[in-house]
Amino acid sequence: MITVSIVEDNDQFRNALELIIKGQNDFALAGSYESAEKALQGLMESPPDIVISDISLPGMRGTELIVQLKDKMQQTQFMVCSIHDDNNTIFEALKCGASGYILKDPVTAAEIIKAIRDLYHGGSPMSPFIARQVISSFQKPLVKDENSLLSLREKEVLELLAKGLLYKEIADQLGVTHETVKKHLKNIYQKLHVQNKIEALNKFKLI
Amino acid sequence: MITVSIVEDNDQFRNALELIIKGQNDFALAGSYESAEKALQGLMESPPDIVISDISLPGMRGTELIVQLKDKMQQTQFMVCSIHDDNNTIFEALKCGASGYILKDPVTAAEIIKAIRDLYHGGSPMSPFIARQVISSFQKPLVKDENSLLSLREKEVLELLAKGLLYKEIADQLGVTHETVKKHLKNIYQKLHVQNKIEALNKFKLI
DNA sequence: TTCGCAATTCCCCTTTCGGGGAATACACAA
DNA sequence: TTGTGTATTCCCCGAAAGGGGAATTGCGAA
Repeated sequence: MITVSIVEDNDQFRNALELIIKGQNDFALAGSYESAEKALQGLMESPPDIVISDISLPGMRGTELIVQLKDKMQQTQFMVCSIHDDNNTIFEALKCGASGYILKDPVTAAEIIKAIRDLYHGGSPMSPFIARQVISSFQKPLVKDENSLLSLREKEVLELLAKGLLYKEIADQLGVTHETVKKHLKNIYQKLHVQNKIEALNKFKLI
Repeated sequence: MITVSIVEDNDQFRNALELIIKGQNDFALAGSYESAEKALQGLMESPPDIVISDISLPGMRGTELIVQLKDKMQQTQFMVCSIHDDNNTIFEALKCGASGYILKDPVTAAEIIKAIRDLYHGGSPMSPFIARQVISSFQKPLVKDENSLLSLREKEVLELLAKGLLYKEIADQLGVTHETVKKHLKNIYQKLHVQNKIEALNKFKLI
């Protein structure tokens, strides 16, 4: 039996979710709340296996709810169901501890049911578009801009810099003097329009 | 019509994949190779929509193949099909440009077919376990170690440091003097056993 | 071949960092 | 109450980093 709770302010969608849960023999509706505040107390009393939560709620956001409950309810898994498909919202949810993220817009009852089962069995259900955004975040976006902008040697220097090495340590590894490393960094900063190591690494998506 | 090519050294598995592709009316087998080297030339001549590639191949690895072809074949999408479920292999594949990652071990023909369709329509098919690993990588693993180790104020300082700000800029944002910021950093370095900003940020997995 | 560029080394200088210690205030716990 | 820990400010000092310029070598392109 998989126990599921719902946090969703839209009455229609919440009711629809309830019906979907109730429609499965091996699912049990543990609770249903229209705000994070109400969910906060209800969920703690009887932690379900799965919490399906909206993000944009009146008052406390769904992500904040997850953050507050995550460490107190180790066995409960959180899945976001939202209309937002922008990267900020997606990664905010994931960083806050969501183990799944499905988009409301094109979602069917069957997908909800499969997502719950996936989650319960250690998967991380995501809408196809969400999955692509997540995967894309690993690809380095330096296809031709900074990639061809920096020379091979300069990229080597950046890689070592990302490890936290000092100039002279980088110099030793490359077999040059620390002055050379410094010069490379000077050029890198000019090319990337930055002033220090951390900005450069941020720009180049290393670290 | 979705054109698919296969790179797989295991004869049985490659043959099985071929049969799966050929079994769908809207799929077309564009090519089938038992090594990355052979695929390299074949794929360039007629880029398919989808390439399903193993990672561990005799000679060149599948990830290296993807890296070499990725920017030359913008319209082609790469999906990894591997037995490896360790994080190193997973994230190596994603960083190299794979848009999907499914595990061989428990995989069915239906899942392969769905994965190809998902990929073609802008999704990123992943085996449930892979999806969970990917999602987990966003969760901060600092549950109690560094998390309770550093005070709230120290974490604030680190967050701002991660943006590449100078001590005095951090000080302005926090409404304190740069000496205070410096002191916080000194304590942070002691606690994390590091010597400089980049090492601290690496340790704390910010940026 | 000549030019440009990448890579290299060196000089100058100022600012920023990192590490040592010391002190105050304040909250929270033993 | 007395300590303990956090947050805050200040001192000194040396190392590291950043920015300016100048120079040499070598390699590949015009």
